[in-house]
Amino acid sequence: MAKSVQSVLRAASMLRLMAAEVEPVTLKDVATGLGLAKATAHGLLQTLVEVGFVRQDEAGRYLISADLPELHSDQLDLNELRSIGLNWTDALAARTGESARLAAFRDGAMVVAHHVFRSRPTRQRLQIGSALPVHATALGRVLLAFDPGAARSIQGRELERFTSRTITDRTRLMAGLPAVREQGWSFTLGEDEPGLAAIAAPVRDRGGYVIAAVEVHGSADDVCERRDQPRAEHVAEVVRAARRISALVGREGRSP
Amino acid sequence: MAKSVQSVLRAASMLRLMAAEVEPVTLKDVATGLGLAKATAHGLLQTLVEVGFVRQDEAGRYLISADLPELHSDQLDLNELRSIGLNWTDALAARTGESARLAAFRDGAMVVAHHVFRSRPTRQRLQIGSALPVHATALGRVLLAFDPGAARSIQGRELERFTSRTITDRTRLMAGLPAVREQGWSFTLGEDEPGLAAIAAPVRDRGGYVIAAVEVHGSADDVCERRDQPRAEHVAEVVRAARRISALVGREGRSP
DNA sequence: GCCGGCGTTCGGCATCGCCGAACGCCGGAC
DNA sequence: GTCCGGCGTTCGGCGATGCCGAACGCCGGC
Repeated sequence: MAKSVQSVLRAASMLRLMAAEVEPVTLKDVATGLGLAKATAHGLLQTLVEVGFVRQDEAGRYLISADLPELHSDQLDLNELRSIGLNWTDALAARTGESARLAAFRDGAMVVAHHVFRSRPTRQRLQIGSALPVHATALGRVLLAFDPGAARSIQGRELERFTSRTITDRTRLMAGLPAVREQGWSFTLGEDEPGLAAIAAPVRDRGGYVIAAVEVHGSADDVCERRDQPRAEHVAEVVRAARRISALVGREGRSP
Repeated sequence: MAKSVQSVLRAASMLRLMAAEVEPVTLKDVATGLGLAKATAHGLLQTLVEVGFVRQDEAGRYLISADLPELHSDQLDLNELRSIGLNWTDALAARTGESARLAAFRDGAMVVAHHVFRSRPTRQRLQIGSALPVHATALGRVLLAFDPGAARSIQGRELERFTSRTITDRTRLMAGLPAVREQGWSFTLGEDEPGLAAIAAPVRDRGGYVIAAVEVHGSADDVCERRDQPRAEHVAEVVRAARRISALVGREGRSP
């Protein structure tokens, strides 16, 4: 296959990110959302402004100039996402011996697209199609770090406490996100269920837009190597599975 | 002003070129329309296919995937074009001592956006808003060379003869267009009016899309230095004016 | 059957995109 | 009122990416 033009992929992903938002987005939202330097995002955004696809409000934030239906219809539905990601999610579960999930942010909630569970006596049930709390899961941390819609979904809302370890203070929750962006994965322990540890990583489109997250989870004894630290080989497997799924996104020819 | 990203400008201009066509366009149309190598146009088009903005039919031609209203509304109307181009068109007339015109292809016809005429006893009248024949003018040659819509407008049509020098054979007309693309200007002599010579050059947007053409015209004695050859300094002035007008396109902030 | 034109691919080169650093502005905190 | 941190913007250096010439394979017309 011929090589794609990276700048155009990125510009399209910026449009997609902005199309997913009702409110104007900041330069920072776009840069962090696509994993780009501010200057890079700025250059691309200014070009999109110049060609009329995007405009900038008087506060310096960006919003899409016109409704581009193609950007909305282009969004993978959960079944497409599941079919793209199920092999690697299954493989991830097999290689780590833990349960695995693939989830995306849709219509104001994080929803499970695929779930592989292992024959372990932890409290498990098939969750495909279910919504999960973004503030109390590793998957949710990833989406909060990269998806401005996810971040907005918890604004002005009381964060529900599931365990004694659930972070319900928004400032404290947000304070951990730069580290997630930096290292490219997130880790939670006992926040949605006592004794449950999880590691998640972002799934991106060709332009860098985070369209989903994939994770493994299991009991703390299995997922952690030292207290409060995830096993390095599990982290590597999650990041690898996320990259593999990302590589498949946008590869199949889109149906007309 | 910050630098723009050339690839994104080009991609947007490709969309704009395709939005102006009802029929699918060929790779060649896009490449010649934007003045790019085939391989370059191919890479950008494949990326646009990948992000879903363009699709390719089974014959290998390209068409826009979805109606993007922004691309249509973005087209400069003739008044905007006139206000952008009038200073340089006036200056062109002054520097060459000839009449000058700025024209664009709109709704199936080439229309004059601005006209500066000199106090010469040739048959002149203000033509702003008038349609001109694309096959018999230097302006028209430019648009035929670069705008697939202009080329399509004369397909299946009898070309009107204005003088004994008017080219009415479409194959012969088209045969001269590669030279126009190569040298970046066109020249006609006595095709729309006896004894009238004209030199025209393309006005492009930042992505390379030809949105208009600018020309000087006058009697053959004044515009030609040798029989059937335009004066080199007039050619240079026209090309320069076209570049200057091009540089202004897309510079002013677009109104929301 | 042949040939020309088109879409596609490849690889080398240098231009352009990328991004770190710095700047200026602005709003919030004190 | 002042100070400071965060944001959008700009600049310039570097190397990665985009660009394009050349070549290829396919297909349709003669």
